[in-house]
Amino acid sequence: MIAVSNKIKNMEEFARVSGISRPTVSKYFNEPESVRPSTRARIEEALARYDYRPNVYAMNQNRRLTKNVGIIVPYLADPFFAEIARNIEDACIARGYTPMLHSSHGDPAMEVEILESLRSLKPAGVLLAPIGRRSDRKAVAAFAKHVPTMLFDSNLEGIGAGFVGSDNFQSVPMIVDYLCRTGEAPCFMEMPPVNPNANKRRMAYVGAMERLGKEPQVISLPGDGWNFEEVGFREGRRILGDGGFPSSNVLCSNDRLAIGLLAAAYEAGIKVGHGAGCSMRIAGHDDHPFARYTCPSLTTVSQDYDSISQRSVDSLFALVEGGGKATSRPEILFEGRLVMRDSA
Amino acid sequence: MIAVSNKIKNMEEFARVSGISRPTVSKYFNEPESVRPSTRARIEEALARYDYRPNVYAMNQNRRLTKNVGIIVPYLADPFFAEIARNIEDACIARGYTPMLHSSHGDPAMEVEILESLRSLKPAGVLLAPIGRRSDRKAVAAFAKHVPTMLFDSNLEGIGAGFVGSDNFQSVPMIVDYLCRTGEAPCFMEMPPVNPNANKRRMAYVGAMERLGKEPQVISLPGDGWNFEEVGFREGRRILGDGGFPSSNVLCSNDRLAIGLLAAAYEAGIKVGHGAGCSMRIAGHDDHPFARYTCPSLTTVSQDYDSISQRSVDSLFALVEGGGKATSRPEILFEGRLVMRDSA
DNA sequence: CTGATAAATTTACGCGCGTAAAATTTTGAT
DNA sequence: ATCAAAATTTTACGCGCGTAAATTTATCAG
Repeated sequence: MIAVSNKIKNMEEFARVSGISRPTVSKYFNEPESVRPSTRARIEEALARYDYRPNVYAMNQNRRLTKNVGIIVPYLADPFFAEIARNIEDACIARGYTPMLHSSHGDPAMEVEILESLRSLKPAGVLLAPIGRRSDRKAVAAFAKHVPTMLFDSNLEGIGAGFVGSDNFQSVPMIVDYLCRTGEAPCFMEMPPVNPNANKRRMAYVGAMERLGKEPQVISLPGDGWNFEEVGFREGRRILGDGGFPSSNVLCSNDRLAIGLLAAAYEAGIKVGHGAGCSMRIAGHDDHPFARYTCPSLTTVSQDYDSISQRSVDSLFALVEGGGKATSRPEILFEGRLVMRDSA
Repeated sequence: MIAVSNKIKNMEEFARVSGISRPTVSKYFNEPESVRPSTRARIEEALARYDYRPNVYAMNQNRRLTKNVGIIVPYLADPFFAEIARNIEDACIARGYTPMLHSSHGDPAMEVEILESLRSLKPAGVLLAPIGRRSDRKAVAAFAKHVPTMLFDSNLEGIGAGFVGSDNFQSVPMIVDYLCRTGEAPCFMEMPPVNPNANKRRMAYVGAMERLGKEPQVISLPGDGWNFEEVGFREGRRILGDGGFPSSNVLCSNDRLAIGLLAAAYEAGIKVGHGAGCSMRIAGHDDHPFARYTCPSLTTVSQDYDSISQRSVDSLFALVEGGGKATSRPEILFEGRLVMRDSA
């Protein structure tokens, strides 16, 4: 970019120096493909010589819809969501939209606040991973009625234009099968039921066990926060010191819980794994970014990050560019993949 | 909020229903304290009856500076940054500003892109944790000349209005002292030098060892990415299988590296800790959110998250509300605190 | 009650761009 | 070269609000 002393202050001026009329320039910025190639070339040449960017605020003031996309995750300090958010951001940028990332920090009130502040930004659409059970359903539903909203990770039945997530009824039975096949039938340590995935995974576990003719054994942990490691550690320690788990094989409803439990087992001097001398096996769910660096490395089910984020974005833009009116409400589920490591 | 059929569409209309003139209402929204209490009460009463929010875009168009604050971290999938970002967000909101969170994803080009897009948002200020060594210093410096910018976590000398971070020359000697006092003099496993902290910590280690009359032993790891766990694991495994570390006591330049090394040690069947039967000690730096759930739990130095984020925000707003012109460029360093756990 | 001062109102203009409608030019095929 | 269709230009208006200047009103001490 060649520095030029003449600062361009508005589109009028930029149109002048590029020899194109302002309305056409405006059209270019809203949709570069909508102007003749020769015109586009001239504009882009001028763009290279003078560095001009349209005023974001003036631009969006008279637009019914902006090119902004809201992304909301329940808990950004969880690397799982950080990773998904990154994927989604990239996909939005690739489509010429501006992602705006927000975290609810596990707080339903903040979730609503974010939605309200987002509403006044006139976003083209929103990708929302709801907090879940404690979400203000009415507020979210009201928002989604006005703004095209795709849910991901955690479903709120009937709300939004659709849902993209993992198929817990495929992934959980898969790892239950694996665990049963290779050892004692597992018990299930369940995360606090912050969202529907918690319940679905429990149900999937129970169903899978029954199909195998085994007795399901569910251990429900108290709490309503997102500090799963701590819950897993604290409750794991308590149970281990209190007679132990009903099975030597423990399936945790997510990896963060398993990370906590692994720490508790380690502290108790229990050797975890499927090798010789191991007295306990622990498995998780999600393939958390750190799951391969636990001790021992964590056997788990991977969620298909790429597909989930890609598909959420695709669905949203199909909706947005189709005028915002969806006929059905698709629920798209991706299958998990068994990730066999050392812990089970 | 009582629903009202009459939708308020602009400030004109809202001013009418609240019985206050539009300019005064405008003044209220920009600074509620700047209008008479009785007036404020009437406005807020109307605000409760009719739900109206000023149009963000029209609002910011004619403002030289907005109430937006940019927050940029190098790598959001690192819970350390996610936590700091959360603190900073909260502090901004508490002051009536709108935080806009961005992650460079370890990519210098994206760092610049974010800055450029931020520039057109006319933010009141920016809080930047730079990528570090690979940052485009010129671009960042140019940006910081136009927009009040506070650096945190990682310093770029001379750039921005100031820096807030940890005092590596206090924290590292502190843990070196502890390790020496309680066992063999540690060697130092160094993260890829992605930012100045890497170098400072090495220098601090060397200085501390020399003062204690010990021979410093630095192990530098290759790489320029942010996947520290992987580096720590891969290189740790290599070194352990290749004659081992020069000391049974390994100080890692950050926790994520230590997490990788712990995994490598576990895999190699090496018992880590300061207890009986342990043949190796591993310590980290930062007090990463997961450090207490490693196996064994990680002895480390905590960074003072709260103070760092609070002070960054305070400094930025002192600058912003002081007109944007700073005379000096303070470098504020907070002390670390020794967190003794089981790994060393 | 008076006067000084602070606050609110009235009036008026402009910001930078979206966008509609009509006139004009360019394009690409005949 | 001819002509219809597509793209561009001209012209013109409005969005919702910030903000300045002049005027009016409210406030409070004396």
